[in-house]
Amino acid sequence: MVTLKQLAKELNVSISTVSKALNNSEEIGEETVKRVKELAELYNYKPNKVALSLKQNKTKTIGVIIPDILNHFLAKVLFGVEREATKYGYNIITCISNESLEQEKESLRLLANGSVDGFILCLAEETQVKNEIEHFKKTISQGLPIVMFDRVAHDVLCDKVIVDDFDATYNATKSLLLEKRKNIVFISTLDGISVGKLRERGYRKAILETNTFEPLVLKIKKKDDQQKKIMSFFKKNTTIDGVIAADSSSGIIALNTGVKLGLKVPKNMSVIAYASKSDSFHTIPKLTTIRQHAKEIGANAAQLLINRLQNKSIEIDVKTKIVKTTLIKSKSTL
Amino acid sequence: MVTLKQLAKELNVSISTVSKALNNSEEIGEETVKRVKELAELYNYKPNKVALSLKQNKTKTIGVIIPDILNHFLAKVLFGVEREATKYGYNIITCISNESLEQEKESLRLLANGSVDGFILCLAEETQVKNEIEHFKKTISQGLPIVMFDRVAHDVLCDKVIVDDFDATYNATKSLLLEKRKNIVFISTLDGISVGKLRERGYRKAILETNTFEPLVLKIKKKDDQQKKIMSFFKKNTTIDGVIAADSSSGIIALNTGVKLGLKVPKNMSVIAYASKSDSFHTIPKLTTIRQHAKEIGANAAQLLINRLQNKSIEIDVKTKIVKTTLIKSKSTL
DNA sequence: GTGAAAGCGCTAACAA
DNA sequence: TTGTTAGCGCTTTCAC
Repeated sequence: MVTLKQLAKELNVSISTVSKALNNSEEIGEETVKRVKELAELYNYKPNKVALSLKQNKTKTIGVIIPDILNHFLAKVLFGVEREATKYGYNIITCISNESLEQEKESLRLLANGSVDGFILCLAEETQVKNEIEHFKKTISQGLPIVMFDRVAHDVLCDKVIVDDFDATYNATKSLLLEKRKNIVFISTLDGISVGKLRERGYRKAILETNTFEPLVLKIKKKDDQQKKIMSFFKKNTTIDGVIAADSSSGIIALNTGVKLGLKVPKNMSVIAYASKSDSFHTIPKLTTIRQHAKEIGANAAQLLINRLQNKSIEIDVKTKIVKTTLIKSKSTL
Repeated sequence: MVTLKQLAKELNVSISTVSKALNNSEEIGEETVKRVKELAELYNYKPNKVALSLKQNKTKTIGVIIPDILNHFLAKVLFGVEREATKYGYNIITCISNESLEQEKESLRLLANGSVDGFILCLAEETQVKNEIEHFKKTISQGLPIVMFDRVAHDVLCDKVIVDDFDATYNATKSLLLEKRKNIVFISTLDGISVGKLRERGYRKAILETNTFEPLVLKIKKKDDQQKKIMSFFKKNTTIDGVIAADSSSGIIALNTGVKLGLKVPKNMSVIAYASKSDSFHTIPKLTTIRQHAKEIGANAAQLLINRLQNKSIEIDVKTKIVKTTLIKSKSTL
């Protein structure tokens, strides 16, 4: 990479003259500016990012820590963050915590050495289970702002972007009840994490309000064979006529299993799942989905962080933004 | 963040003494080392990454440019890269080209300012269609090594990690022929990119060798309704008894559509798709898949790059690593 | 209109 | 054993 020094030497001027010329300073003579710019162009000069970061004490880089990149929702949020950040000239350093508290701490620690100006993150499952938050507080007290999304720690004072999990699941369940469904099951693989609990509660509230049947919950562990679990559950519970799935995989498999067992969907059984558009194509009939607008969540998180980074005025108040889900009716419901 | 300067001041020693003490230099007295380390611990001192990067002229950061983070295969590769890079103390800056040549160029340009030590990338579709490679050559000539994976530009001299697409598809097709399938269709959404073409060729070769029926190819565009396309294709071609899908979505939808139309899978029709394990659960019966070992591809790419970065000896020879796919037989084939 | 010098945080050669 | 100095690439203040 060419440096100012090299340009200066070749042009027989000082480094500061070159710097000023390239930054369109008024001080420098027209002729000089022209000469400098031409040579810079020729050598494809670009200001060294690292030097700038050191000088200005900011990196224009955001650390993003997510529990699992293979989770479609989280990948989509990352996409939203990246796109929004790029707009404002920020880069993204991505770390994957693998749902592990230790890795989450380590990533935070490693990047809190001047590598990034702030963090956007989604809590690891283990972090939520153990309810550890000290590492977040420490990071923030070091002057690195954090924005949490989806799975957040309410006891940490920072900006947050969340989903209306409770309401959305409540409303989805209600909509099945309106279809006169009499035996709706809630299927979930998200037992450990906050959003999973919220979704279950939303479901339970809707069911309990009807006063006609008891909540019925099927929890599936990561290591289980999801297909077998759901199949044997359906065989045991033959009167199931509705499914609320907390994750896309459960929804897709539940629908396919119902069809396999001879149920007509949505005539005999309705299915609603938290899932994305592309997931909804993986069943016939197409899946009715609760969309979380992951890209928007990412974009919002990025905006909140960048705002905080660029606001010189010390804003003390933290914001929590709720990105509302949308129930997209398709062919798996009446 | 605390700096050496602040520690030095508080300890009444010079900056270099502090630096040496923290780096376990033999030069410094035991007592001093102890005092320094204690204070550093107390203040949670961490060497400023940016300053180190500037000093050592390397960032220990890798730029990763991928066309689409929502593509499960690419996300998984990114995961592999991240994990391997982390092992060696490297960070990952992720850029998403959105299959656009312009964005790919821009990302390369933006990071080639000292932000990263090298690149790992997968070509955007547009880049492959237009066959542009100048930006890669320029980057390499600036001293930034590139490792390409999956979709690569053969005319660029750099390390590469690829998949045995041609052979894998040829073999998969062969295996359906061994099942005495008489009318096998190749379904793909990957028309523009190199791997899509390779897969189609592998299929064609296997079919043409049999000399019993003509290759039959269904190409689906991004904007098409994949379900409708496949459904109407199946209705028109009622003798289809085998499917080779170049992508997971096509495979899943083809299988589900076959079942919907009353075909027994695998009795009346076999399906094989390029897909991951989790995809294979989205059909009943479970999908037979060609696994690409995406994580390994990522890990290999990271290794190749880090090797090159750390090898002081100017290695001129470039390597191309082929990560072989595996055909995982499941219930959608005989 | 141009240049010298300081400083961002750090390391390392050299001096004391 | 400890300190001084230079330098990584850049911006910016202050002299000329």
